[in-house]
Amino acid sequence: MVKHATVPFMLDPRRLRTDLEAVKAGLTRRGVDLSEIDRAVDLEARERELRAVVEGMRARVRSLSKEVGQARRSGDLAAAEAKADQSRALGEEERKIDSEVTRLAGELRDVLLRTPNLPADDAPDGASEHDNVVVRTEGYDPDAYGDHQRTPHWDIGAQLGILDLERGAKLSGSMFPVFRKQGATLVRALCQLALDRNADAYEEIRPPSLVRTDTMVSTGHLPKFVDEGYHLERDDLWAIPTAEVPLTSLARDEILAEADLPMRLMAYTPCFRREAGAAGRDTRGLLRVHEFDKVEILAYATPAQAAEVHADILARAEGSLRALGLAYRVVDLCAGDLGGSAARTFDLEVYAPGCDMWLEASSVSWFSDYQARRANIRYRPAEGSGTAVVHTLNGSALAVPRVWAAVVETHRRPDGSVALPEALWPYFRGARSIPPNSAQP
RNA sequence: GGAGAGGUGACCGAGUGGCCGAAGGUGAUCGCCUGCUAAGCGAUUAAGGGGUGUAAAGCCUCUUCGAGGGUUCAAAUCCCUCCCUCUCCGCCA
Repeated sequence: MVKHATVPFMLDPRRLRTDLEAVKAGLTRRGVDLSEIDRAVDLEARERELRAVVEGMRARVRSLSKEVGQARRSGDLAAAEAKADQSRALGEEERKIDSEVTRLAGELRDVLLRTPNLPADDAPDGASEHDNVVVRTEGYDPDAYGDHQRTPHWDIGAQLGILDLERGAKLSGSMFPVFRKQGATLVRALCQLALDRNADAYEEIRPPSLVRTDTMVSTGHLPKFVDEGYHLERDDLWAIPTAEVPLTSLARDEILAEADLPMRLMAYTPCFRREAGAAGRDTRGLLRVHEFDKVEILAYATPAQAAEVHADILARAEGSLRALGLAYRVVDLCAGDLGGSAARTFDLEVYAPGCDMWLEASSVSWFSDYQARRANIRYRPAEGSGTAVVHTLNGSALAVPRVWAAVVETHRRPDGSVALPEALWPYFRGARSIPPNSAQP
């Protein structure tokens, strides 16, 4: 008898029946091909129809089996044998239809697993990053930067001996930076700052950096981004691309109490990304690296709480950049540029005057119930009965490399030294700047 | 890594082929009773899918006793694989 495991859908398959127009409208805004959805609708209907048939047969098999037992206990072996034969025949037929149901369910799952989340109604329209909307810009005055601030961080890093890209390449290949001296301290200080700033509301977690395949699936990083992930063949483990992965799975298959929501978590972890499609593009210095440190903040919330939590995470991510004296802008991602799991995302782009670029430093996303449905995270509403799927939200409180770059470029002084923003002083053992001429061979 | 023992409902724990979605207990909720408290009595107490129902309730039905697969008319119970926990040994930051 084949069992039907609950499959991790993202879109509620019921919406294919009850809310198809909205599903199609949302996916159209993303620029997704709708033929797959039509197929899913068809698969869902056929599967449900056949499943009813199978379940009816199975009910009959079960009751016949019970009758076999009763007949044997009462000593009527002939009747028992007859019932057993009947049940066996029906069971064989049931198995045939059931394998068809299993096949349909698998196909449906494949389609839905690859279908992205619906964009939020208030996410801007648009097809690509060019249609993203800059909501506001903070602390940016293009005329306020001096010549001394126009040195890119890879040059500063080499001059001061705080960033050693060559040796990083020797150890691990390109895009694996080595930080040295105050450069290394700065990495740690930035993370410590982010953790300290958010400890008032977020529980600190130190999760594993290697996770199982199903953990990657529940956040939507697999199967779509197989090529982006570092995979340890021998143990079948994946190096996390972000702490979002373990933090989202922390409550996997659990039912939370509404009183515990929103549940706010943060974690400082290394992040590993193969950046397979990005070879040669914006990869100088720390613009794009394979391994970096990041403090991620994440929350499980009720649908009603989600908007407020989203705003809180955004405000916190902004707060850290402001505390570091950096210029940044907030970008509202359009429907066509949204990540597959997200319903609404604000990117924080920090201005790096040395390379004169806006660097994506944080992505603050609301996933509605997409991830939670895949990860099977529910809550029990205080009012009423049953369970409901939670909403997940997250954002980088601080991602090191690009912020590191923006800090050293923004705070570079005419003599080549780098002034440390006051917020970092507690983490630098009394130092208030990174001195010039400190390069080592 | 080696040897052994286990994984059952919110928790503890019984259950070696049918009468078991699962005894008993604890906890929780509701009610009764007791002038307070303690005790006592009774009832309820998993999740999910499908169907029926205007809806709620209810009713029918399927799935789930760590996960997956197998044997059987019938599996919590038998077999296989995997995961996890505990004990002992080994190794080790």
